[in-house]
Amino acid sequence: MTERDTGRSARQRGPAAKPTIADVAALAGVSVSAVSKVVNGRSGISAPTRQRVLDAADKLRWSPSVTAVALRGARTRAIGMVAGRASDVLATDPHFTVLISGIERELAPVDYGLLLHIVGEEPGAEERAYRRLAEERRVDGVILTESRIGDPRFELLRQLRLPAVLVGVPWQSDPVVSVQATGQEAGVRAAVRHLAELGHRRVAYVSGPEDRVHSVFRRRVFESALAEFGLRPGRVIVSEFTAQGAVAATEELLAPPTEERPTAVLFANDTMAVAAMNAARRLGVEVPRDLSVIGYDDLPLGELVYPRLTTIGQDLIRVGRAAVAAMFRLLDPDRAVAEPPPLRPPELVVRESTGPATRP
Amino acid sequence: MTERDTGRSARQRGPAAKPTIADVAALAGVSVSAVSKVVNGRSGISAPTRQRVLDAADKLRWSPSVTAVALRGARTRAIGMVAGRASDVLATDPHFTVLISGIERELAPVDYGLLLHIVGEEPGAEERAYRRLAEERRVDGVILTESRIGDPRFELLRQLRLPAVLVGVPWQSDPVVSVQATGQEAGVRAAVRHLAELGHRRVAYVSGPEDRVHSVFRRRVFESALAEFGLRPGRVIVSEFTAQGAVAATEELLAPPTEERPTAVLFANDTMAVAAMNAARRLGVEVPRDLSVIGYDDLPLGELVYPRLTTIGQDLIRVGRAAVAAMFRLLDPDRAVAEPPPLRPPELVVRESTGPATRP
DNA sequence: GCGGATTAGTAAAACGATATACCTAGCGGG
DNA sequence: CCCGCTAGGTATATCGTTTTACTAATCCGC
Repeated sequence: MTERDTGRSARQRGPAAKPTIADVAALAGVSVSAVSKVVNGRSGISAPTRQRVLDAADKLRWSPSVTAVALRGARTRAIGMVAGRASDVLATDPHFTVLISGIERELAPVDYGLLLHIVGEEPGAEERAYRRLAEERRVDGVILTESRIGDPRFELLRQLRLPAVLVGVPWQSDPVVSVQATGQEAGVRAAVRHLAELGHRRVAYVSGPEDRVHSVFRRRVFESALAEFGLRPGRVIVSEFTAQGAVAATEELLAPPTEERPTAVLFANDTMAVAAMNAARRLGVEVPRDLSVIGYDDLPLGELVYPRLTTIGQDLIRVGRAAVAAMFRLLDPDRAVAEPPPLRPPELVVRESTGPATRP
Repeated sequence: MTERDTGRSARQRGPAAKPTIADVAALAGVSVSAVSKVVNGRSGISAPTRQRVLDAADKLRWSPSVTAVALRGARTRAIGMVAGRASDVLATDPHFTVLISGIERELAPVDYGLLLHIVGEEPGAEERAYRRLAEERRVDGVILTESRIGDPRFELLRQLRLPAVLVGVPWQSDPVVSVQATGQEAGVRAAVRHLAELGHRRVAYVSGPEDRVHSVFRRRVFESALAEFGLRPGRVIVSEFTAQGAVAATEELLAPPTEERPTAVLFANDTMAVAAMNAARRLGVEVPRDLSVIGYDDLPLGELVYPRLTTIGQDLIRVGRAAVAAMFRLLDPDRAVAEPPPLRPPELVVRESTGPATRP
């Protein structure tokens, strides 16, 4: 008796109401479970029936309710991202935004959403956010950035059984799927080489906070590259990822005695480098004549400033896209997702903020 | 028979499973419905019972499953935002990011999430995104930006019964709750006045696309302010909100004959203004000596460039927060949310990119 | 031509909450 | 003494899916 009334036809509800699986089943003249099997690709439905169901779904413009599916414990069609930074830092550094753009670019075509949680830096806030995300099944997985040394998030996420993809350099033992170009060291190494070739002998590095894995990683690369290209060990200043931090670091580096000033400085990101160029100019130090400056990230900002910024470029948009691809593979290992092209290692983009050393 | 087994106690499921309302009910020795009444503040539960339930919920660290509640048709504890821009534009202009930071600042403390959908500019993409959001009850409401002339989104959202808050200037008849400072015209007016006082006589305006309500609004203010301060009508160039657009506009404005060049230009946003300063410099025009430049938004970027940017500041963080406050009032008119302090009108922030006119 | 394995499909029980309808005890009024 | 009302609950249908268990029909080998 397939024509039996399902007891809940569309006309009994508001006209704007979304059609349900029952409506589709009624129209196709099959049971609700048959429809479910069809849309989930389960076996046990003949080709003609399958086609009838598909047609009916199409005609009613029906798609399964994400909420109901989520309640059942299956996919929520959303990916989470928790940023554990004060929100104003986020606003200043476009790094995140670019990454998010890349992520969205991959998410949008398949109708996935990005659930963003910006929590402050208070201890426990981040953990709470992940717990909620997991317990409430709001997302299928999370994308993390900026692995910290001894990062507790991975263990937490494992406990919560929340699939996670890390963007960037993982800590030695982080048990996590991570997305990054091979040859991460290429960028900083090329930068040091570039400076060495320009005749610079005193090169400094302004690093980010040293609890970040990538801060430490890049610093190490910096130090070994100096040695490799025959330069003396350079000064390293650890700073916050802020313009203020960069300004303070610059002032420290440019303080007398003049002959100990570095002639070139690498910064942990573009925002810092740009802020530093300004600070230098205010101190009467001209870039690149008196000081060469190199940033990291190759954000659009670098093209907008004067002099245009020489920087180490990584294709953050592509990194974001790769992260999503990795997430999808993690969520559904069977469905063969097209393997994305490998990420290109970071490379030096030479613009105007570096020039020949004018002092020994 | 309150001790009756609920048939689904915690120990029967995985140890990491979230407790359900049934677990709480069992622990408190009441029915499931009693717990529901307590957490939803309905009447019919005595004070001692209520306390027992609250204690039990606390002990089990239980909170209602958002998914289940959403399926029932109540709150989802998430706000949506659909950005109908190509994702790379989003990445370049931090305007959105700052706004989102403000929104999150208000959302995070009450455990609301922000569901971001960045869709391309193809026609219909945005509409589809809103439909999905509404049909699938993924969000309680949406925050919109950049009202367009004859904007179809508001009618759509009304049909979908999706509460909406608009950030910025609404079109005359847009039936929507909007958040903006009173006295929007103050910014551009102050900028023109500032330039007039510096002796500028030929002032140009580089506007954004004219389908945006705020583009047209600001342009009108610009034109009437010129008249008000005794200046001749100035050239207006309509451009995309991109660095490239700004560069092209600048080249057009600075083209010979030299004596017709404007001595000051206002831009629709900071990114454009900064790009323009660079373009001018490449043409041998020095800012502010030969050309004064004013931006709009007062993004952190303005402090980082040289010369530091004079701009029209609006507190986007606060605007974002106000939008969320308005949304909460819309969702729950009864619960008296503390009325936020009124938004301050945009005001001129004078830095280094404006100076006295050196040509008549 | 018959038993056992497939195939194609259905009915019904979850998932976790909320709301409606119902129940019971106690109390006051006529 | 009985009726009706209220306070304080409880049982159950519902939201829209997926999944498990089940049934009916067909096919295959012997």
